[in-house]
Amino acid sequence: MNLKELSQELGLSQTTVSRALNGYPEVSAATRKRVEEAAQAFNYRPSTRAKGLATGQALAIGHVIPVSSKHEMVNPIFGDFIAGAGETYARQGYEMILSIVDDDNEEQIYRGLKSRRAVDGVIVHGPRMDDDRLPLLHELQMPFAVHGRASGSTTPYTWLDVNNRSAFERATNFLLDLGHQRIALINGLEVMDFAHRRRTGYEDALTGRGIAIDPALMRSGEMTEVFGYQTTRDMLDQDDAPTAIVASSLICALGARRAIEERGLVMGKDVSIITHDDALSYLQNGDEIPIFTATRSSVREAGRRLAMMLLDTVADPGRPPQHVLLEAELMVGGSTGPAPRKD
Amino acid sequence: MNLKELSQELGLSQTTVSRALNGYPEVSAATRKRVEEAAQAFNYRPSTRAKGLATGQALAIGHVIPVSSKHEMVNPIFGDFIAGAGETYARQGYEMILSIVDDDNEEQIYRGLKSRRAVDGVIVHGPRMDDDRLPLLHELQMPFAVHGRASGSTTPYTWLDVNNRSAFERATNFLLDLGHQRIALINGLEVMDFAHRRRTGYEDALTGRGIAIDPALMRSGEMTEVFGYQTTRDMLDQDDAPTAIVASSLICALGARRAIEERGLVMGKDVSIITHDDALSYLQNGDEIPIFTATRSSVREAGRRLAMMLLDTVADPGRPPQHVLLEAELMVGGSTGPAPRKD
DNA sequence: GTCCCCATCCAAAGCGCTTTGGGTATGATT
DNA sequence: AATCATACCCAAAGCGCTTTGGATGGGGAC
Repeated sequence: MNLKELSQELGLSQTTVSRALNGYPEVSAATRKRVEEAAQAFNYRPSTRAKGLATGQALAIGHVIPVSSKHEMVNPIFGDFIAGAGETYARQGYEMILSIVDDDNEEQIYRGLKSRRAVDGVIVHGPRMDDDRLPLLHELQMPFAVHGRASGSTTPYTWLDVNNRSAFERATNFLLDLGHQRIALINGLEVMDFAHRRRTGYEDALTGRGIAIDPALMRSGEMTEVFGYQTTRDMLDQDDAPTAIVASSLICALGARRAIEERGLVMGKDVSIITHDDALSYLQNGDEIPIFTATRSSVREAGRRLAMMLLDTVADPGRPPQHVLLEAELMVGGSTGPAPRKD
Repeated sequence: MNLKELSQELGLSQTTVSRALNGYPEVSAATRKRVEEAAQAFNYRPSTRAKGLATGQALAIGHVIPVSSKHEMVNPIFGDFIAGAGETYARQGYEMILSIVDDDNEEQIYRGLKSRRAVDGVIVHGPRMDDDRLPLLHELQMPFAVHGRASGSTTPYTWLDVNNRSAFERATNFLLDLGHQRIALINGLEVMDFAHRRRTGYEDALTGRGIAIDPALMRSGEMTEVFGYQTTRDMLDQDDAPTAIVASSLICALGARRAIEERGLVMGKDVSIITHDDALSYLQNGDEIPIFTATRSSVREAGRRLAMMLLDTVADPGRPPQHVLLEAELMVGGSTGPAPRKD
């Protein structure tokens, strides 16, 4: 069923039917009702493509997911973020278009999306330090919104981010307050902007208490369980091993716990762990009482909100860039305790 | 830059330019070369929408991701599957359109995709027993391919699945061979088709050795870490507690290990675990030697292949449904060992 | 009765592409 | 020289929608 057929069925012109369906005022209430009921009955929905052609809009938002070609790693938070964003799109009548792309030919993808007019805007995932994508998108005049921030960008842009710096500063201070002095940081890849900010928060806290920063206690890499395990194991092997760990993700923290328990040590007693928790639906941090003490911020909620911010930008390209900085909440769980006494 | 402008730039008709770009024979090699170079230079790409309108194709595949409204749970394998499928689409010039939808109004979404002509076909995720979606898609005449199978479907359809039954039978037999008699099953939700098949495999193995099936050792639920932990803890509390566990996912298995170690027991000695491993990129089962003994099958590879199967169907709707049944490989890791002697 | 103004509705153009159904040389064939 | 393929190219229609720029008719004001 298309517009033409529907209008014939109703004995009206395509114009009138279109206007009735799109809420234009030049249609009597009676006619509108009749049209809407017929559309319902015949299950008529305008073709997105034809509508897009006619209006010049795509009614779609692109998500370009970089998959690091080296590690073949799909960011685990991606599913939840997308779920959040998807809710917003569904409500607003937009489609979500996904492009999976290994990070060396991302530029092609963005240019393609632009020249094919496939989307009205894009969400930038996993911003890196001095991210190339922002100037590119500016150049392409493609509306975009960033999940996170990209330090080093000269022009303003719309973003939503967790206050990673303050979260990690707070986490580190929490451990310091418990008397820990040797605190390790298991962080994401250093090219990632969030990792940089987290490290800054961690360092600020230490420096604030006059504790020297020890590179031997800082590791960064792809945040997998294995990475958390290996780095923890290695650091516990060092002399002057850490008594506490700040981890960048729950998955890493699980790995860290494994290393700790493998040694026969007890988490929260011999070694404390505090982690950032993205509140992923399939990886909840315990039930009632959290397993891990954590700084927490829902990535799904971030998806919902950032998608809406982008749609606002698309609707009114002239509006100034919007920013949202979410503060993570600190949840105290069973993975932290006072620093063990030295004997 | 659009076709018209490009053709003017070249002093050719739109027809010729279009044909040159689409590989039709009625164009001289010289002209084609000239056109292609110009297209490159001006970064011209035909508008997907216009092309779709003209050809009647959408050049897009839909993925409808059900999010159980009760649990707000996004399937963790989804990211990797999508990444695999995305590779295929990129290679074949298709877009991937994602709809996140809570599972009670899925039907609306499919009808919408159809009547809006938004996609050429869909991938069905997470098939359930007697899944409503298959008859619906048949009725809508929408090409589709299923990741998994839906027992109870009367009409044939294209699917790709892991042989869940044989994988779990093998896993259970492996434990039986180690002398375990009390073997628990931590399974996915029973409405899910895969969970049903896994249970069948598990039960077949037990029955094959003349061991009675004990409902007290079988649990099913959303496969989270917490679920794995709680069920394991509860079952270890029972008298005549299990000495081995078959788990449906690595995430569950992590929870199970937590419960085991919390009790001061040792995994692989006091209690053995064998799990199914979807080879998720962010949750690898150890490094060199697997942590968990596991039946393994890459969900990303599944995505790649199933996407291709669907595209084949779209290209030739008349072709008979295709089936691929993958056999999981059994990888022996450190989580299994001989059954502890009874004292 | 005439005029004007709304309220309704419509015909047709246009969005950017593909594809049908030709047209025009050019060179070979008779 | 007339004919015929062949190679190459083009004008225009059509995909399903929105939107511009009227047309029509009925009711109120005068």
